[in-house]
Amino acid sequence: MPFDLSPQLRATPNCLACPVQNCLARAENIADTWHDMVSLLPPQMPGTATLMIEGEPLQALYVVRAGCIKTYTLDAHGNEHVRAFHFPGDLVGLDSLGSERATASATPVTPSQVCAVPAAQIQRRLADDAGLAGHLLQRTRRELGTALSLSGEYSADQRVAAFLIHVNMRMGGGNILRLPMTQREMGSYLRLATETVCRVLTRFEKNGWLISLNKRITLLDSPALRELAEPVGL
Amino acid sequence: MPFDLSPQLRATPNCLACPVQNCLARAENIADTWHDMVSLLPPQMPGTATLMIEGEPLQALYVVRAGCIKTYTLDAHGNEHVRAFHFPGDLVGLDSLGSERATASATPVTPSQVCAVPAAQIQRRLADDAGLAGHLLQRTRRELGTALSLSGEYSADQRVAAFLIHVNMRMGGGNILRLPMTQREMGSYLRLATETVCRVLTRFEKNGWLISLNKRITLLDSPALRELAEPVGL
DNA sequence: CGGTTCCTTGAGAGAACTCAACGTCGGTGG
DNA sequence: CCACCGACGTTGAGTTCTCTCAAGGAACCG
Repeated sequence: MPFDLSPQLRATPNCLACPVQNCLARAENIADTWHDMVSLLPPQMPGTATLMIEGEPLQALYVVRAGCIKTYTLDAHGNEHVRAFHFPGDLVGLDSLGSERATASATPVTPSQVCAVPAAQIQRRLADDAGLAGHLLQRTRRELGTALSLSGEYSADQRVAAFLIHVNMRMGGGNILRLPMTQREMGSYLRLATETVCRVLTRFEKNGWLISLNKRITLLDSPALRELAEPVGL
Repeated sequence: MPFDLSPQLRATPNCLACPVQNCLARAENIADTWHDMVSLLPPQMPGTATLMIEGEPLQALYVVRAGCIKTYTLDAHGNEHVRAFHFPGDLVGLDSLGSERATASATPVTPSQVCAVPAAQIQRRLADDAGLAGHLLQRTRRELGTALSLSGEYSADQRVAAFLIHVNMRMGGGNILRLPMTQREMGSYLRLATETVCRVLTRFEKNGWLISLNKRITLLDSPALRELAEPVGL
């Protein structure tokens, strides 16, 4: 794996070598002055992996540099509900920005790197920097769009197809797709039982549209998936 | 009805007499210089009622001054899917802001008044006005929050309860609630068949939680509804 | 008053869920 | 290196919630 696996390693971001396009930090000249780069492992390594916790004060926003971060909430029964997956270039914590406290928790689903931008600094600059505010507005708008898309009423097949197409696009777009998240997480995000996710994937496989092995999806007929997914948008 | 019913009547906004709190236009000194006030009837009056059309160039944002505006999209079969209801003080068109074209259509569900703020002016000022950008960011964030809340996996009863509580709050909060929208629109928004919405309401009525007559809801036990709605958030 | 559109209620169908059992994978430690 | 373990993935059977289809009644508008 191309990631530095040591937990909670802090380093200068080295933005010049960063693979991320359209990075908030670089675009808004936050680079090298405001933020730290952090490498993260999925939870099971004690404690270190949580970027923010629902209800706790918001420490920072995070630009994903590598890997995949999920945001989620816990319901009254302690069940996890995934709100979003964030890929390189995405900003984690936008929906918490104005509030004192985070409205969701965030944690990596694969080994990841993020750049942490202190929330206090963002808030301070928001007051008199139109560029930064406009930039954040753009991204929030886009998140709103995908949230609205996904909140529509679609079949399990449509949801899964749309998800695969979308993740594939976000991860390079080849014919082989390595899903960073488990089927449980995928189902939580799409509001489907894990069994349903699994059944849909086997159905797709029987249709000859893909091959699903572990978390490796080989796309055989992405046009078919794309057509199925089309109404969802995402 | 307390509204001026003449369609497409344009007038000076007269912001000083406006009942709307936290108005974008007043807060950002757009008042009286940039925008027009428009009175609207629900569609059936030819043409005049549509504020924006999905896919068409975005002319303006609208601050709701009175009444209720819905935004919606049409799927491939021409079915309407309600994305949001906007009440006095709300801003219509936020999710379309950065794009050239509107991502949803908007139309009143009851006789309404809106203040139109030309999109071009907004875009222009966004580039160098931190206050305006921050303001819009705040509102977009909030919309994102409710969209994420509603996109969770909830029962029909939970959805309807949450909706009633929310609308009641937005419309004054008394024990008598006059719903501006039809059950069809409500169902479209909550992703429920109209028959389901109806059945839920009769169920609530049998529980003694409310009385539903036409579009007038009399709340008898809002704590019960609130408890049911609690997981949804909205 | 006619004609819509909306609301209401019933019966049946279907998509997705739950429950349960089993197979598989990957990491850990003997 | 292999055995073990927990989490993940797979598959089946039965259930449930919501939808669809259908029909009648109520409200609203011209």
